[in-house]
Amino acid sequence: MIKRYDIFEWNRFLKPVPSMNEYRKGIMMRKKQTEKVTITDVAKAAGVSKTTVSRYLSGQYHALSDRTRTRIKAAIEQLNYRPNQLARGLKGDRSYLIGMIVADITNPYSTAVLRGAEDVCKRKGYSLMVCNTDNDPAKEREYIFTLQSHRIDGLLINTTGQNNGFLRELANDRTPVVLVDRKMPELGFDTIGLDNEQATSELVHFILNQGYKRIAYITEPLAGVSSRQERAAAFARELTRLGIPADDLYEVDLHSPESLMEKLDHFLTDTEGDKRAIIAANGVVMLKLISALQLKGVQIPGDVAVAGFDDPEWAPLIGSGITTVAQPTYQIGVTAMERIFNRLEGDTSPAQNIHFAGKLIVRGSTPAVD
Amino acid sequence: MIKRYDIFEWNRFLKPVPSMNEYRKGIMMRKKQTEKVTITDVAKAAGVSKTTVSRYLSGQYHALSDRTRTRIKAAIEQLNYRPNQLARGLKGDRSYLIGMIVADITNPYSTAVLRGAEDVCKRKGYSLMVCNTDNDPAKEREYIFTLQSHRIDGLLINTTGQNNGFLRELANDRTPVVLVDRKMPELGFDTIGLDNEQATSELVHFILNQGYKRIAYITEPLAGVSSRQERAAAFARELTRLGIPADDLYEVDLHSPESLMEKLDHFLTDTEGDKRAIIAANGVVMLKLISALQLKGVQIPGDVAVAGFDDPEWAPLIGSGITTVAQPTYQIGVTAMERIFNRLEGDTSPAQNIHFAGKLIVRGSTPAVD
DNA sequence: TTGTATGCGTTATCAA
DNA sequence: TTGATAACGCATACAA
Repeated sequence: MIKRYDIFEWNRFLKPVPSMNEYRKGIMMRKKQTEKVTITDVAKAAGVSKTTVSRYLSGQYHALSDRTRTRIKAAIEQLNYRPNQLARGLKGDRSYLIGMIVADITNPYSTAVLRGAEDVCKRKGYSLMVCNTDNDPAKEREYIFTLQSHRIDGLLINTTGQNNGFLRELANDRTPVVLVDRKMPELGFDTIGLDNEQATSELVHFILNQGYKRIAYITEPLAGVSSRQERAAAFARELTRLGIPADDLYEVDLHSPESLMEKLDHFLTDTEGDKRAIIAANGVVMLKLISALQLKGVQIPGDVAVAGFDDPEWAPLIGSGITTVAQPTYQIGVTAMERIFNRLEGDTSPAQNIHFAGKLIVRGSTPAVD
Repeated sequence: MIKRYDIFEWNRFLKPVPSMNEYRKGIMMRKKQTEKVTITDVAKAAGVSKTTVSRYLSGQYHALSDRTRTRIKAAIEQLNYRPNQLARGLKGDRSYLIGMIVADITNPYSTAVLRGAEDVCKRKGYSLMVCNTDNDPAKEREYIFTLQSHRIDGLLINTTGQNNGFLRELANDRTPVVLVDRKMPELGFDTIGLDNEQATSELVHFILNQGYKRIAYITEPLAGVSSRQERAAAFARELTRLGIPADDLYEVDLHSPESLMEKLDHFLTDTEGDKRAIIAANGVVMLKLISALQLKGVQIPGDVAVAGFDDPEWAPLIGSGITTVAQPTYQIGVTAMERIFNRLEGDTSPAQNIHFAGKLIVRGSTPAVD
């Protein structure tokens, strides 16, 4: 069942009609433009029919004489012809466009994935439409609409999890959807991300082995985001298994700095004098955490050890380096996009859930203590 | 005159024809898809003509009775209709797509600009096609082609400067082009970026005032990139003006780490015992620089002061913070995109060259020395 | 190996 | 206030 949104004006997603004045100007400008060259012009110049040119364009060389082929090629170059993807798409029901919806484009994780995804697209002759939602379900919804309007052939999404109805509708249509980092089992989509279970266990074990007795885990709100939940759960499980209470799991809202400060104060006073460590659930949290600790004058690792997920480029530079679990972000982007093309090429196998192993990178922020 | 590329196969930029096998599968899959709903379906459901629905879609409410309007709205929602932008674009010669070509999407500068650009696009009902060139002119060229094929309505580009012919052709057609960070006066395009002159002077002055006697400037290769050239020139000019030889301007290739190490060794031994500072020409160079200094065991600011451009999120966290000149990156993205829409709406004034002032942010890496 | 004719979904023109 | 129809540029079925 698709949720309805009453306040919904459909043309919010369409270009508004320009004022009459602008409109006229627009027309005038457009008249001035160099005559658009179409397949007909090429056909004329090459002395063949449109059909023949079309065959050339789609690489059906086996059906073309060498002479025709060279003449068409020459005509195309001479006229500076560019096939109109709008027309091709309309006719063939393919836009050669892939949508990518990310929660936060300024997060290095997202750009690294984007880079991998883009490389695959390029190889396949597709292009990426990139949308940034700021984790806002309303924005996400609007972007899904827009992308649908553009008839994207596939969608890579780092979803807020609040628009499952719309995503399902997309998929019903024809469009492969791949979830990045965040699972939604009920949607039955392919999913790509870190093996949070393994990565977290490994990190927690390492820290315990280094001799730390109290570990805090700081994460953004868990609600609705599977990767956060998986990491937090693995953290709690590992501690519990070893008989250590997993009390120090803190959810913080990064938009209100006090939130972090509060939790931090609590943990630091509570563990005064203990061998203690803090794990940040991702690169952004880690940045805020280190910033907060510096503000307080807390020494890393003297007063508290620190480790985190993602391996931002600056991790080696802070103090004697921050211990992290790195994700193969580029590879995640590549694999996600490959899933899309597999689906596009007819793969109808059940949804895959692809996990990549994280890699523990030990640096100075988590020295052994006795 | 447009340069020709002989090895040029046009369908490199088109989706290759799938094998016959894949093709059949594709067809079969497509048949399975939920019947696409078109404007005709909506018209039928609402009991009006396509024309009337089209009027509704483009917001020409003044030409619609209230009754018709509500019926159409209901039909659209009920059928889950999405206007086909491919068809709209083909008909109206507008794709509602803006291209954005960046040299390096993993550079935080690029994503910040992207974010600004995207916000404006969204407001206007446009979407962004994002392309990453890795500073490779060939890739850039291919992307320009692809974007042209998709009939983008505008282009934001951080150009390699090697494809001026192609860019000019784009502009000849009809498409507003705005250059970000890198100028190409001969192209006559609108240009947005930092006021490199002011920003650099301010930084250099500050460092000299702090008492440093020798200043090195480390930049990526200057050739063809105006922003690098402007900063380097301002650096040299400021020193010269004060009677200090500007010998220590180093161009390094970030792809070969030895390149940086070498220059660094040279400068550090040459200035042994002096009050000295190093300026990094952008955020990426700064990262590599700090990394190299740490590797050498050189203390910041004990052995050498450090400052740089861009203000990456990690700048406050390294040691007692790195002094930088921040750029209003988000604002740059917004302004660039606004230029595009102004042009689209008929502005035919001469090309504008918009400079934003940089903001010096003083931190611990450049303490006063006597 | 090549060409003719039709239609993809939409908007614009013209008429009512 | 509404509708019939043509056209946008291309790919395909079918014919030759």
